[in-house]
Amino acid sequence: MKIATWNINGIKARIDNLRQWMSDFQPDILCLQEIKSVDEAFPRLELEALGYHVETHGQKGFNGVAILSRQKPEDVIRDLPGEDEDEQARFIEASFSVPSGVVRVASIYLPNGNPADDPVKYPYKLRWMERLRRHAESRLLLEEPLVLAGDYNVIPEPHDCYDPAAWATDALFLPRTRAAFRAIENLGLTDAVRATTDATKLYTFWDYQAGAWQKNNGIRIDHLLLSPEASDRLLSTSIEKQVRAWEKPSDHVPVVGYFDFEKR
DNA sequence: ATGGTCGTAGGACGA
Repeated sequence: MKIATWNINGIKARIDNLRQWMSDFQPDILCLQEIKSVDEAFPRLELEALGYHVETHGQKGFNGVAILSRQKPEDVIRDLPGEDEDEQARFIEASFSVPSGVVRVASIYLPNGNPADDPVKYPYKLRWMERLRRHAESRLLLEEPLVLAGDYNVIPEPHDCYDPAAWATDALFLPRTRAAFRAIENLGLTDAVRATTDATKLYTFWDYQAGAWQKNNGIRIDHLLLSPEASDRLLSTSIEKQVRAWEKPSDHVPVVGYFDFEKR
């Protein structure tokens, strides 16, 4: 089973790229971020025509997440618990039947947090990360395969970044950001890409500006975090880097985990 | 080389 995450940076501008990649790659479950669309304007019919169920959590203009799946999802949840006043659409979660039981998958768009000295934005990012940590803690009690997939806006380690010095004061790489990410991992979650390769200079995002793609000035900020039950069934991962060279690309590329959820 | 790129929406802002 192929479970993928992709920040598409606007569904309206990316629908052709999205359909092309889905037709080529045939993901079983695809988590999207930054759909930048209200639910009513999301091109549901075009994606259903490819054979996918569509669950969205959109908002006007910014943010917005979705889960596309071959199978019909169950237990769809549309908000990260812990802050009732939060109106930003950054979280959707669903569960799916598999031969060995169930797999639960979340599509996460973690706040960017810049500028890091902003009195609102960076504290919101840290609060959101603590809410995610608590939610993950509660989900881990279920002892089920769990895949927390998305744009974390976190560069975990210096080698996940082309120039660590250039990112030293950025909200994606500050020590407090990295510590909050480790606190989530330290619950017992596995970074799927790191678990399946020793390669360095693996990136999932290249800025549109300053020829970042051409110079390979990238960062690794899109992650699949796995519960032990999901990690046990992980076979390999793929970063679909070729997609960044297509016409009208997103600044992020898909990240994929391959799993075996057949019975033992 | 002191700028530079996108997307949404239809202006200003987020990344």
